[in-house]
Amino acid sequence: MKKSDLLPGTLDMLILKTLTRGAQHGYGVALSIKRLSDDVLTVEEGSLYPALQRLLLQGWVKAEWKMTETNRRARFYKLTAAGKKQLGVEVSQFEQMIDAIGRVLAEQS
Amino acid sequence: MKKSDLLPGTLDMLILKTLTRGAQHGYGVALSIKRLSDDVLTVEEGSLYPALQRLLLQGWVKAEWKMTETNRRARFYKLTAAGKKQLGVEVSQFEQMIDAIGRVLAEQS
DNA sequence: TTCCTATCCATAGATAGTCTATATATAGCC
DNA sequence: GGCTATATATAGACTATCTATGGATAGGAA
Repeated sequence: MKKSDLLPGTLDMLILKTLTRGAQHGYGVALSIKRLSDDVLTVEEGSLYPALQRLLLQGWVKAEWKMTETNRRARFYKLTAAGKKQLGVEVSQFEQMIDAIGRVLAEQS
Repeated sequence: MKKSDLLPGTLDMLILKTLTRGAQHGYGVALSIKRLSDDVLTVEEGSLYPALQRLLLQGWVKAEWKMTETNRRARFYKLTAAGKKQLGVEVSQFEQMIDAIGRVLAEQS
């Protein structure tokens, strides 16, 4: 009965999108998504870090250890050219699906 | 790399919605979703029947064996009052999520 | 008559993507 | 010194999907 904190299958897209505004560390990405969505979408650590590993593995992001403004070590993720392209693909597929679902839901009962 | 035929987490909602137009058998539900979505959404048998079992178990649909117009035995699923209510809940949660994702995607990069 | 296709139900097993829970570490504040 | 927020990461469970089957039958084609 438990509902997911986000719509499955959309996390990679949300992360990639967040990174278009510049490199960020994982924790920052999670905060950004939470804030931009007005607290509707929450990314748990157990979802976030595996997702970042996936993105690294596909070459859609690059990672680099740096210090944050708060003087902590953190791993900053940066969107690659391939990642930018992938984001476009995912967004357009997502929109196509949403439109299709909208058509089904719009039917008169 | 393989993309899902539908957005995970939306199947139950789509089935319930389809049944608001009257009782249907599983195969008919799958065809309806495919047709209404202009072939964008495809429900595989391996997703459909487990989903119908779930819905039965929750009491959101009832099942009854009948004959189709094509003279075959088929199991017709009918939305219950609880199912109708559940559909409302799922649709509103879904729309909330879509809006939230939209806000994230709308951000200037 | 026989074969083929579309219609119909259903399950097993693999896979993917979440979540929960936990572990570790540190900066800065009280 | 302890607490909170910041930060990374993994193990294990769980859910929901897909792939791949298997079986049955009606009706039309060959």
